[in-house]
Amino acid sequence: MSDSQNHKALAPRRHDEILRRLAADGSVGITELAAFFDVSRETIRRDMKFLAERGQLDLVHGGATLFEATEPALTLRSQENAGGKASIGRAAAALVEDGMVVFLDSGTTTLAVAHALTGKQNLTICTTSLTIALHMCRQPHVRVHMLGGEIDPSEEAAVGIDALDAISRFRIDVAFLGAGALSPDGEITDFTRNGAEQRSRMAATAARAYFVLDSSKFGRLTPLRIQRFELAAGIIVDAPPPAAMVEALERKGPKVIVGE
Amino acid sequence: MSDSQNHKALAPRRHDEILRRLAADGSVGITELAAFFDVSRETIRRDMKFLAERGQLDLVHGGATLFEATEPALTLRSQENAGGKASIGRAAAALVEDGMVVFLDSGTTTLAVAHALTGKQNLTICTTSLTIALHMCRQPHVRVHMLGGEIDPSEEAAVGIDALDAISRFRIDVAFLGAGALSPDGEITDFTRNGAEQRSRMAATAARAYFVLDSSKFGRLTPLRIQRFELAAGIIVDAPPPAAMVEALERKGPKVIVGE
DNA sequence: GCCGCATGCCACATATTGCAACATCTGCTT
DNA sequence: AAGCAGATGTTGCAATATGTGGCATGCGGC
Repeated sequence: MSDSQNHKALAPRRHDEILRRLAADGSVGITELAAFFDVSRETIRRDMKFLAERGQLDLVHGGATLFEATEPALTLRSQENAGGKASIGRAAAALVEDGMVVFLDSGTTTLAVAHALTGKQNLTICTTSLTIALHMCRQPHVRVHMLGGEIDPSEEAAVGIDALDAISRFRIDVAFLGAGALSPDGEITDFTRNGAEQRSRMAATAARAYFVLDSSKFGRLTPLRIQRFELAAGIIVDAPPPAAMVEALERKGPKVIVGE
Repeated sequence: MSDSQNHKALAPRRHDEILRRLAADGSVGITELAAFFDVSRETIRRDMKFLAERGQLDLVHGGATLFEATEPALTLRSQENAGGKASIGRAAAALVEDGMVVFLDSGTTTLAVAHALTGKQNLTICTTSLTIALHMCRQPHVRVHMLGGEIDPSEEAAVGIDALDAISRFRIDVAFLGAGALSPDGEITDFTRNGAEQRSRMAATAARAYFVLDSSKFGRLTPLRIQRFELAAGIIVDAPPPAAMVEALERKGPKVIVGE
């Protein structure tokens, strides 16, 4: 406020401060900012409109919030594209026979696989996901092994060195793994170092490994390549990916299985 | 958590906070939220109605609960003697300071302890219980380690050799352990071999260990004595056990703490 | 002087909120 | 089982806050 009458570029100053407050608090109010800058509310509204058009914030009644502020909670994510996930689940379940040892990765798509496994007899389930463990241990004729470790709150699953360590003790018949994306050149990639490492090991360890990917993940780019993903038996999807991706992937090894 | 005071929160901010609390606690109360945001209860009701129409929560009398696409986890309110367990939880939480490493055994009474720990800062929670891990990993400022192993469906918790093995890797400040019974002659006993062994190790390993026992377990007889239970710092109960039991127990070492 | 632009002011439309009155529900006592 | 007290849900309405568009003003640059 000491810099009052510098008439040059007042608007950018306000824009900066608005974005700064937004980053700090998650939301800002119009009246509050108008008082702070000692300008009319219309002016702040025009500032916000300008910033909103550039995608830097979301307008809401009374102010603005961070653009794409919060990742939806896990319970909500599982409801997105529920139909597609269910079809992936059914296709995955068809690959499982009574008595097998099955690894289920964390993620909402693998949770759909878990649901689709209802009715199989005598399975042994191995998982890092708290939600999957809880669900499967309530099923009859299923033995569940929870791989321990530090819990990642955003996944509600075990990650880290303990989980990596535990994986190597098991002999897995079939593994269903999540992933961050199927890249345009037919590689399977992930968001985090730990996740990529864990999935890499499973792909190499399990007798057969499948990545489950819903169609929202086609062509996206995430930072980490999952090493040795080409050892996987296939990927299971809810809709056919672009032909170029299919060709690039299958040339490396994994087959594409389209649910339903 | 730091926000809320100076200005009334924008509607989306309230929505976020409502969903956040819902994910963390499983349910939220209207009056409680109205006080937190300093708005009328009608406003909160309108917020909840909006969220309910979008399928993000379930309205119930007095508040809202998680939208249940799947079966409900075993919740506190569905259990008997909820009041007694809550008082045990409060007494246990009073023994926990910010920053501690806390072990929580499986069981509904220890789940009550977990609920009572809400608000502590910087805890590290170590548990074998899927439900407790899921609940605690939704709390801010809490790190959760899940001890892996085979899942016992009736406990919804890890048991067996892997869990036993994992216990020894941790340095625990305070452990809260369940048990099957407090026998008439002041011994703490259990139902299963695995459970007794696990609790025995924890009692010996943790800097301080407490058994949490609601009054329905006084004077019962279960088959397995928990070895070295007398190394525990105490037992936490919701009502005073018969004087003879208290005397017999305290002569061996553990103190009796009555909640509330 | 004239133009462009940011700003403020006004009038009116819309949205949000709180209040009050009344209907229900819940838990507890009798 | 009945009934009561307190808490909670519902609804209509009024007050206030906010959004929108038009227009005037002032300032700096040409």
